[in-house]
Amino acid sequence: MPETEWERFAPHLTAVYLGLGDVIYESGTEQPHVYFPTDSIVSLLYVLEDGASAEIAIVGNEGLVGISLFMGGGTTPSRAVVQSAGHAFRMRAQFIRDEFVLAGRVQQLFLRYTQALLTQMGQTAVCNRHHSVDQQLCRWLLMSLDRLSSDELTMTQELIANMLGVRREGVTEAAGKLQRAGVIRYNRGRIKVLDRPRLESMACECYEVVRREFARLLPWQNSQASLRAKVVRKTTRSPLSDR
Amino acid sequence: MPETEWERFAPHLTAVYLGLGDVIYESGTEQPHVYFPTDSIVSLLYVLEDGASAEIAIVGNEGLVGISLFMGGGTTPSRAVVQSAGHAFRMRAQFIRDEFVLAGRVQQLFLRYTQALLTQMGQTAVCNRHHSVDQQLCRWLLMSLDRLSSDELTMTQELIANMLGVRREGVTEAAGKLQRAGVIRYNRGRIKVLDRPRLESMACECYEVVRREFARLLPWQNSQASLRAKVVRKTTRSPLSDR
DNA sequence: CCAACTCTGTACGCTGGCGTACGAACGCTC
DNA sequence: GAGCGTTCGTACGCCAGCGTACAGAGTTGG
Repeated sequence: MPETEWERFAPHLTAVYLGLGDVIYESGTEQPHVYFPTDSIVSLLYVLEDGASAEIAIVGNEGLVGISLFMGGGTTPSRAVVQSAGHAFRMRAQFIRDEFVLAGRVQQLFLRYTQALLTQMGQTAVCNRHHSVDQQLCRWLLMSLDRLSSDELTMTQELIANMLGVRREGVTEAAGKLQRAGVIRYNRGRIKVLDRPRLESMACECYEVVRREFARLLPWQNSQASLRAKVVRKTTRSPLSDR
Repeated sequence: MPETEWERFAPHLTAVYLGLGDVIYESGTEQPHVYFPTDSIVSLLYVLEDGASAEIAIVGNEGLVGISLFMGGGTTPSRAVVQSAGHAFRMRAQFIRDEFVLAGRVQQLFLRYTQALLTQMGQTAVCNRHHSVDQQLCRWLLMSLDRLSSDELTMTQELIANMLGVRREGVTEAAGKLQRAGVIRYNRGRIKVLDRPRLESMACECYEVVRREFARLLPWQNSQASLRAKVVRKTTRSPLSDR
């Protein structure tokens, strides 16, 4: 993000802590803030009438939660849930809206991210249709890891099943295969990836398609992520505000 | 669309004919035009490496094809194919980009549509995960009909199968059930809906969710559609330009 | 008018994932 | 260190949808 733009934005950011399972947006309700995860992950998931659910997108430090607030819709039919606890910055939606009135580079950034998100959703749809639970678990793990920039994540199989929209037992089996193959180590909600190249080769093409598209649309990601990380280090020492 | 905006736009629109199966955008290639279907339907579909494919969104007279041209990405990993032959207006992408530089009401319209499209994609993902071919066929028929404002459409089961990402035989069976129930009549690529309320009741919730969201985000749709229809009537008499 | 082609219907075995049920292992609390 | 709740592993019957194959019905073209 350009230095000058950043200076205008930074003062309006507030650091908040997002706990596992926290609901950031409920389906159909308008929220006053837009969130920029730093070391947290937020899942956009849709909940069916019968309670079944499926994740339609993942948002980490590459993006933001609350597109509808500046896209003009105000709300979405989906719910945003914290998938991995951590920190985020938030900003009053009104500030973003004002930014949109004066079109500029920030807006361009947001729109590009939106397209990346669009790609992710579309690919999720394709993946749900054509690929096995095994492949989807690999894809999901990789996407989550990318957003944590780590080789470990905390997540019960039950939750993963909710995200993928499959049975918990299905995840157990798929994870068991990966474990026996020495690709991951699973232990009561703690997953450690031992052989990432192998994991990538076992995932379906969907992961790579989305990854490449994000890289293309958001090429500043690396510096951006490290920038956010720097700010985090400064702010998380101070008492964390409410969420 | 506001009268004043429309006057600025109208001169830049060119009427074109879109033939069944025409590829408007190929995955990864940048196109010089944005398309506004009038009585045609365009499917956004993703083609897997093994050739299998699935539709991730439908675009008719409620929207436009070529979001990436103004979102900033330029290209998408998906392909746009004409699902139902008909007419459309097109506009040079550069004109749209210039519009985006001066933020305004037109931009707001586009962004709103984008959010609606986002919803459609997400819902497609959910539907692929949780609902039966029977239900999905109903949803698909309804969405297509809405975009044609007709009770009949021309589409072989083979093509529908491609769109839904299922086997042709699966569509045959599902359509057979609907036919025996007296909901539709199917005859060599010509589908006529006899009992729409029934069809709606047999579809999954996904149809209604997307419909409502489009209605909420694009409330001017009705007048907009009829406006386009009026222009179509004027222009289609004249020799149609190339596509 | 016949041939070739397209579209639709039906059948059959197979498998991935579902629903359900139960037990074992782990970790936290008192 | 005993008990309890959470998490994970496994097993079994079931079914939707897949892959494959083939046949009838309609359409088009020579």
